[in-house]
Amino acid sequence: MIKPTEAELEILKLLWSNGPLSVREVNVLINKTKEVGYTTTLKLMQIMAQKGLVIRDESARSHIYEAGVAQDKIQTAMLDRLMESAFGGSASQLVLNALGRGKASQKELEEIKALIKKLEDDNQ
Amino acid sequence: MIKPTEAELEILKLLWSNGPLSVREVNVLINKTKEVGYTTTLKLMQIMAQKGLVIRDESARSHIYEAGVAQDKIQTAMLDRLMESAFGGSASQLVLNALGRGKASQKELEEIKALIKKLEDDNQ
DNA sequence: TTGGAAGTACGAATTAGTTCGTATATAATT
DNA sequence: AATTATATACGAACTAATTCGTACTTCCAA
Repeated sequence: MIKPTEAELEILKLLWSNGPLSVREVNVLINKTKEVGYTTTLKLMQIMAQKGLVIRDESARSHIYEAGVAQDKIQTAMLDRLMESAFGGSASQLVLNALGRGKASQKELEEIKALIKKLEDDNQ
Repeated sequence: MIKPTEAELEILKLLWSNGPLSVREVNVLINKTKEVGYTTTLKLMQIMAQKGLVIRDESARSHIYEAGVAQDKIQTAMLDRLMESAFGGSASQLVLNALGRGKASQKELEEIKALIKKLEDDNQ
């Protein structure tokens, strides 16, 4: 699984939540948080297309890009990497750390409990 | 919180699990998995000392380094970063993803359930 | 007391990622 | 038709991280 760089991930997130976009559109969105030149965004997206991180539709003059990788695949890959590099491969260590500081609401805790129950049932 | 680079994290892990070490010792350990020159390791550890990632004891000719940051602090910081950059800041999304592929044993699931229960009780 | 082994210091090459300027093509406007 | 706006392509500068060579120092053994 390919690892997107920070800048690439930024663009993927925009494509995941907004659907296919032109370079111009992506650049405008990015510039809401930080100033980046148009050609910078263009170059990044060209590189991403080459890597297969995005898919490019060249039929119109203004090319349209969509995400070429599923969000949860990338999330899983990045999580795996972190789990390996910082948590010695232990999912529970990671989860305990993630939960261990009140960042999850009751509703979210319920979701997690439900998943655990499901995992346990499947294991029977 | 300072973010260690990949190479720096590698060294920190060795110091966390083996205690204070000389550059030579760290380099030997690293070379069990990949070939790296001695001065490369030295340079990295010098940089880390400057950043405060490790603490250097210069009293002997061969300097001794120990971790300057706690393992769980770094884990938390890296997890936060990933949560922000890839999971839109949602701890539960991250946890669901981490658990959602049988990498946690029943015993680990029990630990997680116990933590959730504790969190819920604290919230009362 | 000298030569080699083992250490630190540090400049600089290399690599990966990011950023942008410039050239060029195409479309739209006057 | 000429000018202006808006695209893409791409080389190259810049930055951060990694890697190593070389110079120099200190210690110890012959």
